[in-house]
Amino acid sequence: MKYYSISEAAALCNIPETTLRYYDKKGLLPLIERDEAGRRMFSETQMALLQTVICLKNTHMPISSIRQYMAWIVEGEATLELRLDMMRKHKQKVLQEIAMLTGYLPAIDEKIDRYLKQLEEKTT
Amino acid sequence: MKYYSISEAAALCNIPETTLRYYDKKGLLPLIERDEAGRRMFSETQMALLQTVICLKNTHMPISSIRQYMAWIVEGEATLELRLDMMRKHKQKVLQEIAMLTGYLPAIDEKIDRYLKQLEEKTT
DNA sequence: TGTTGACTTGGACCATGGTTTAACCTTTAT
DNA sequence: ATAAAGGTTAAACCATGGTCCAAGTCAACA
Repeated sequence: MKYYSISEAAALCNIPETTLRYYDKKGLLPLIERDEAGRRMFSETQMALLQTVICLKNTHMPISSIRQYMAWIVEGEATLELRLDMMRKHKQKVLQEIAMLTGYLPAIDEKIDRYLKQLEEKTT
Repeated sequence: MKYYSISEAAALCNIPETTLRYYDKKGLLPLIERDEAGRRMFSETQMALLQTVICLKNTHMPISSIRQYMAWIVEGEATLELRLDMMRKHKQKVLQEIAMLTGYLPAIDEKIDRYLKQLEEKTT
């Protein structure tokens, strides 16, 4: 089984090493293995979990919730419903955020169009 | 011309008064008028500008950039191109954000589906 | 007249999400 | 043996976006 060092993991995920250590400290990377020298070893499984962390972080889930989610994963089957519920709620949040951003696009376009017109008038 | 007090403005925009004062302090509400007692008076024009501030803030433009944009508005015609450029870039940012969030939806759906299946298996 | 309610201020405080620092520990290559 | 490369830690520091507090002003009403 291949293991990645923290620098390899960081490079693969395109994220600073310091951030990975910070996530570990915050409990976002449970069950992370260490070698004899105490260095973090990222297994393929860990890399997959890390991808999940990054997905949740990029979709603006707070660190504290990501920690809770990862803790539930470690707990196993008993927390399936909790995780399902959390993901469903999170999906709704993401959809709402997309809707909000999309909803503002016309207002932004309006300003762009107005400035274009005004610039045109200025030069004519 | 109708003027709104800070509490009315706050209520209309559904935003705390403290945040409005904070925005003013940060230079996001230029040209705001005051009555004899020093109280802020929001004209219809100010309310429209405030809507713009809220639009930009909700679409994640940093306070410092919003301040720059508002300062350009005050400067007038000479800054039309700068404002146009800023809005175009901002629109691209918003589109990218929408794309990123949308791009993560399948990963979230996958988790939801997986949990649903696992729960089904558990009860069968 | 006094007190109530809405407003003002500067500055302290807070939460979030990292980033930096300083001192230290292992391998490995020279 | 020693230095460079890559890793460790706790704790301090930072930026962002507010939020809260104490002390004061002002207008109106009992």
